[in-house]
Amino acid sequence: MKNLIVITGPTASGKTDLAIKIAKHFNTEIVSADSRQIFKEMCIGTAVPSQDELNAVTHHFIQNKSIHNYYNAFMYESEVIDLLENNLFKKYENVVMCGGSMMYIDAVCNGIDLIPDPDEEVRNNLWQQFYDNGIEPLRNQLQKLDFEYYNQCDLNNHKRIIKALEVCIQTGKPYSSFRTGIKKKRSFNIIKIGLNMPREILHNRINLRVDKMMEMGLLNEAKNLYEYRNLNSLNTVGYREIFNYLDNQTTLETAVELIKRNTRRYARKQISWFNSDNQLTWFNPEQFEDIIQLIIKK
RNA sequence: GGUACCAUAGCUCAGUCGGUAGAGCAAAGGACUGAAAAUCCUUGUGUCCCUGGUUCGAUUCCCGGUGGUACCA
Repeated sequence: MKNLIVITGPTASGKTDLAIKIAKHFNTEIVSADSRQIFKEMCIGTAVPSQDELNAVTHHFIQNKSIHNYYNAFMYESEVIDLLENNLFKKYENVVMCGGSMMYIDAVCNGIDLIPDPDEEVRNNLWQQFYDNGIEPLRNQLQKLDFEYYNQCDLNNHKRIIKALEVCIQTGKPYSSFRTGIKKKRSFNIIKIGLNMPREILHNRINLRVDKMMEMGLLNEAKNLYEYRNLNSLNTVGYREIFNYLDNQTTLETAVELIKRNTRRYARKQISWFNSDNQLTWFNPEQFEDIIQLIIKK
């Protein structure tokens, strides 16, 4: 049985580095699971691996999509499974997956249900209703169109409500009828490795990395993307704070502080997600040998 | 050295006409099946600077101390 070695953990926990070491050890390739490094227009702010790192091991799904095209976790799942089954696992016993995008990893490990891609007009219409009249009318609509989902979803979360309505309106069927919750069986083993460290150390690493991004020219990168700031892919920590600065809403210094804070919060959210995954084994990034042992034993 | 003001949550501060206290930020915890680095929810016990006094009772009033800030010398 082939192995997919998943290296995950909060941002700035040393995943890139460790994944390369492990991929070299097993003489294999890396599949990135990062919903922002996947975009070719973004680089500094998403902390893509350096050119040296990319040369050291073949990486997939790094900077191979455009921010201008719609992309989601289901599309990622399909493409990754295709790549693994029809290519990488034909060549290698082990393949490394590396990234912190919780839902992307989940999509590959467990699969997600098939529902139609969104219709732009339906989606825009619903968002306009939200901006004009708030969340309450949308809730009421959902209650009528999908009572089951209405009863289980977070009624404060407008994004979830809009998503559900979008599917209901587009397909004429309740959103909940698509949500089977069935976990797909994969043709390979999955070994999940989580990287973490004491919170204070992680925070220091995050703060340092943000400073380094600024030195590398994040401000300029964001300036060049400013005209696309309303795209979802640019609703990203590190960019939106700079956009606020460019809009004269904050000073640059404040923007940098906010990037640090929001990155810390993102890390906390990631940890919270990973904590509920009992297939995951936690390590410190220095425990390379222990990690190799765990992989070999499985 | 003198005078004035300040000392309360990690930070900035509010408040208690004397009955042991609360906002913002930071932080922490959580949810999560298609835009997920998104979106949403929850969480405030802290020697109220220290010693003494008045009082049934002091973080609150008074004396002194310590630290800080400002002004005057």
